Amino acid sequence: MTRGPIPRKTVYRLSLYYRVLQRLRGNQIDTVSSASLAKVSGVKPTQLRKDLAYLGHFGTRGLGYSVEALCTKLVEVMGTASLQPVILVGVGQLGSALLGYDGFAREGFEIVGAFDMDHSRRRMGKIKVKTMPMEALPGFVKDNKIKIAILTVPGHVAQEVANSLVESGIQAILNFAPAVLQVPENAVVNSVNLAAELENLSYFIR
Amino acid sequence: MTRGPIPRKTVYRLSLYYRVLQRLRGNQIDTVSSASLAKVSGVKPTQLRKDLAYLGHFGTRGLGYSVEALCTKLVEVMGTASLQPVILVGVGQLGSALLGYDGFAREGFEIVGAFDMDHSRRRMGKIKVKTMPMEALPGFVKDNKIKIAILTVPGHVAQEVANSLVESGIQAILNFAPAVLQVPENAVVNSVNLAAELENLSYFIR
DNA sequence: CTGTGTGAAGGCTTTCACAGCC
DNA sequence: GGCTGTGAAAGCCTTCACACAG
Repeated sequence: MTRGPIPRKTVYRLSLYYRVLQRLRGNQIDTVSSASLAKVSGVKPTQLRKDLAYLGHFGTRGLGYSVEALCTKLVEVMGTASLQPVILVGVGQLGSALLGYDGFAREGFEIVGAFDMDHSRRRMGKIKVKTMPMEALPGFVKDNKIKIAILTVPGHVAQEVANSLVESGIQAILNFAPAVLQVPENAVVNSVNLAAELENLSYFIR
Repeated sequence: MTRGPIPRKTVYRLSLYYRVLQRLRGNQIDTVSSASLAKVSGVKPTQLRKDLAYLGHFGTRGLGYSVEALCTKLVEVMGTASLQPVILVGVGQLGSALLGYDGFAREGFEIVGAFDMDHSRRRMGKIKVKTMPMEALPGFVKDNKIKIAILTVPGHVAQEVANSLVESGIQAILNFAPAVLQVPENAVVNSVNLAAELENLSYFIR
């Protein structure tokens, strides 16, 4: 059996499986085969089994996987068990958009604070998240033990802001700025570049 | 030289290089080496050269690449030369957020129409994009020859909506719904799952 | 006989090493 | 000498084939 660090791509798929499993659990289904779980997840059955094998021996041969047991294990491994508090930095167009988005909360991530340099952006109408000045960030991160930040600042200041985030104790950054961030070993960055995604698509249409 | 279809990952990086090159061009820099361009793009020089080699022989040995020539070629290959019209389907939290986001326009993609089933969502305050009922979609797509759609509907209707999009003539979908979309060969899907990105990060922080 | 677990094979990307051109 | 272009090597991920458990 293959133990050791789970590959990044596998981790992505694990959260995918988890989402599907939750639906199954809601429907009182308590056993699922790799074939059917793979189908709704959009992957090959063998790949699913390989992925799940990273978690240990969870399947029953001739039967399938216990939905309940798998869910429990996935929560444990993925660390979603505890509601992760998150901060958002950069309350511009996209930033305030994401503040209003409830999809994060549905998956167990609560945006507990928002920060922006620009004073005029701090009072957001109906948004219940407090928008604070940047100077308050380090203290807030330390006091609330925040580990994850969503970065929605303009590209030309992204690196600079990322540096201060890491310095303040942030360990993971979900970056929406169109910039390549350099961070030390002890921090992780996932970048989402919306315009690049569209550009990519436009290449594949003839 | 390696010709033939450019790998998906390479295409992603090409748009990245393009963005960097535009900055350089703005600064009147007309020649750049693979080493320096790679550094600011966050990739290895060899990889950059391999990527650019897909475009043909563009570098001058001992000197580097012509910023101008590369930009021109990239625009040609990536198909960003012509402003691509895009529609957005699903004007909920995230959807209306993206309508207000100006990052797409900056990269040459204009959201020319928005669609939603729910009547109450159709009048968006300051947004200048018309929000139309779903029934108007097929006609709109055909009349305006739209090829790309941004999908921001709830997960449980995503597949259904995607089907009708493809049927209407949409060739590429940027999917934000937490669902795995099945589309025919003649269509492409890029999925962005914001919650999954956070989940992924939370795994990598100890 | 059904369906998992897994070593081995295959395919795709990245990196290396160096030949070739300015 | 500097820097690109590229075959070969390495690494990573996916798929196959099949042993094995229930």
